[in-house]
Amino acid sequence: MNPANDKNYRERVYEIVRKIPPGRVMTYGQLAEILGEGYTPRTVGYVMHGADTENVPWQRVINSQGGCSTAKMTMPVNLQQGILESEGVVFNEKGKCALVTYLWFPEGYEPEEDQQPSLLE
DNA sequence: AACTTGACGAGGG
DNA sequence: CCCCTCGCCAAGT
Repeated sequence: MNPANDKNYRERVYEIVRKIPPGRVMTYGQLAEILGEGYTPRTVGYVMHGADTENVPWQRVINSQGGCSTAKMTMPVNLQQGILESEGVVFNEKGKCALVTYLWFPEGYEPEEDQQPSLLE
């Protein structure tokens, strides 16, 4: 697909993000992998930056380390982390949450037993 | 058309 | 654990 003129390029990302349940998260890389060709973690981040905060639970997309990449932008208080915490996600003192606990996989993309994220806490 | 900039991520030191 | 490099690709200059 030709990303350049495809308005749905962004919509394809939001479509999945809207399905993430409260209190659960997905990573940029995870979304890129599911979307496939033309998408990379970086472009997914770019798309999320322009997300309609009213209709997309943008706060549920974090980086592969379990932290919020918006930390520097919302200084001194990280808005994203705050919202996630209000949804029940617990972050440690370094601003990381346990992906093993909160990572969410869309139907049909559940990980294999042996490749579960082995991260944090 | 060339160059730069990211809400990224894997790999190496 | 921290820091750096490099690949990635849409957008803006």
